[in-house]
Amino acid sequence: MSVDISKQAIKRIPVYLHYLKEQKNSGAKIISAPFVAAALNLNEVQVRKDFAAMSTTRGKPKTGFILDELIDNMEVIAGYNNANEAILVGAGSLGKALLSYRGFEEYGLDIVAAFDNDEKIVGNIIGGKQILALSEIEKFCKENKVNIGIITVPAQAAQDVCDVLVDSGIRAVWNFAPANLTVPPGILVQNENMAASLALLSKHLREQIKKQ
Amino acid sequence: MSVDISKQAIKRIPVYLHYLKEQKNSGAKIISAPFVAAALNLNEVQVRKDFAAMSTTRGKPKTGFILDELIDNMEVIAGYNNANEAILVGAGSLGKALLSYRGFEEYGLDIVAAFDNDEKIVGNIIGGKQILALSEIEKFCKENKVNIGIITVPAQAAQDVCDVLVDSGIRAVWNFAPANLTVPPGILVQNENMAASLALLSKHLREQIKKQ
DNA sequence: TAGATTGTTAATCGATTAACAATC
DNA sequence: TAGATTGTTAATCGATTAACAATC
Repeated sequence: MSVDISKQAIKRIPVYLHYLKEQKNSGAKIISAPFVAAALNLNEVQVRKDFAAMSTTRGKPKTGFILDELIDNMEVIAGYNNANEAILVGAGSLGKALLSYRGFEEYGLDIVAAFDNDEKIVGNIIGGKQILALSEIEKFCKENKVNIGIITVPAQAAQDVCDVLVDSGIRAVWNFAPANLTVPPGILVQNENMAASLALLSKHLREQIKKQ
Repeated sequence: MSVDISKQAIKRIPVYLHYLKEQKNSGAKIISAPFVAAALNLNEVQVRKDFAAMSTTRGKPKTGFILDELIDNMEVIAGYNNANEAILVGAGSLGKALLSYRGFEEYGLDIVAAFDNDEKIVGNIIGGKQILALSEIEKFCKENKVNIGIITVPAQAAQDVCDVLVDSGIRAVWNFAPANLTVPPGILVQNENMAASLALLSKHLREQIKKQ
């Protein structure tokens, strides 16, 4: 963990963790990089480098890494154990969907409230979370030491919402809008642009169909 | 469009399109790369290169690109106009959320049915889409010429589902499970790994908090 | 010891950014 | 013409992959 870990390597952690836990349940105690690489269809050197960067202890030549230790180390890096509190802004179609999704807790994300500017839905409860007015964001964040803001508003409103979040003391933004957000240094914007994924899928399909 | 367009450039298309359409609505007819770059906070050369690669006609020095043409070209590449039919496998928490989400149509994705192995929910209708049994996937796909499969099952089941989809004639897989899928050549796997995004967010937060 | 696995340095690759000539 | 913008070639950067020595 002393070495710098690349962004791409961190993104692979959930995949590693899932497999390593599976192996642990099967009774394994030790695991080697080439073994994992073969199982996950990844390059051997990549896995070796990732493990070397993520593990607090060195691997043992000829045997590998201690499974429990590796899992612990990765969970710390990926924040699976410490719950991060988040708010969600924009309780439209996508926002509602994410509020109802029960899977984020497993990865250490806890959505504590949602906000929307539509008075008709303010006061409602979706997925057990209350919808509050946009005007209450700053007060809520400061009182509840919220660090993460999830943006699920339309693209044209995304930057304004982002600015409010930053003013409210948010340190990381998870942006689901197809918009390029500008933030001060020190604030992270993580884009989850499903439209971008669809664009790639679509381009691939068009090329595949053209080939025939 | 003659030039090869990089994956990253294609991912930027939704962001470009949103902004270009906004400009069109404001009455603009012509747009230059440096102008867009400034507005979206992107590198000028990057935008210039993207536009050059995506536009069927060349830009005019000193003026720029014809807005309508640029929008059309990008929509074709990103497949906004031709509806791609998709099925979703795994109607659990995340699957239900995506089925209820009304936003994909805008980007040319049409989820026509969902599949699950839980007999208790087979036959239900979520978001207007019927839930069918897993055993019917192949028949359904072949009869309805479905090209895209969306995987929202738990990670340990993802590869099996993927294999079924490939056998059913699917050409592109949108994978929401934190699993590394293996597919034959010619099939695209697009990972939408939200756990990966959360890992990055979490790492950033830990570093920010440590700094103080 | 022999051989598998680790760790590290070098080469490669894709994408971004810089520099600059061509054009309207 | 002068100047802004395009298109293209070269330099840089981050990440992946290859090569190889060190170690148990």
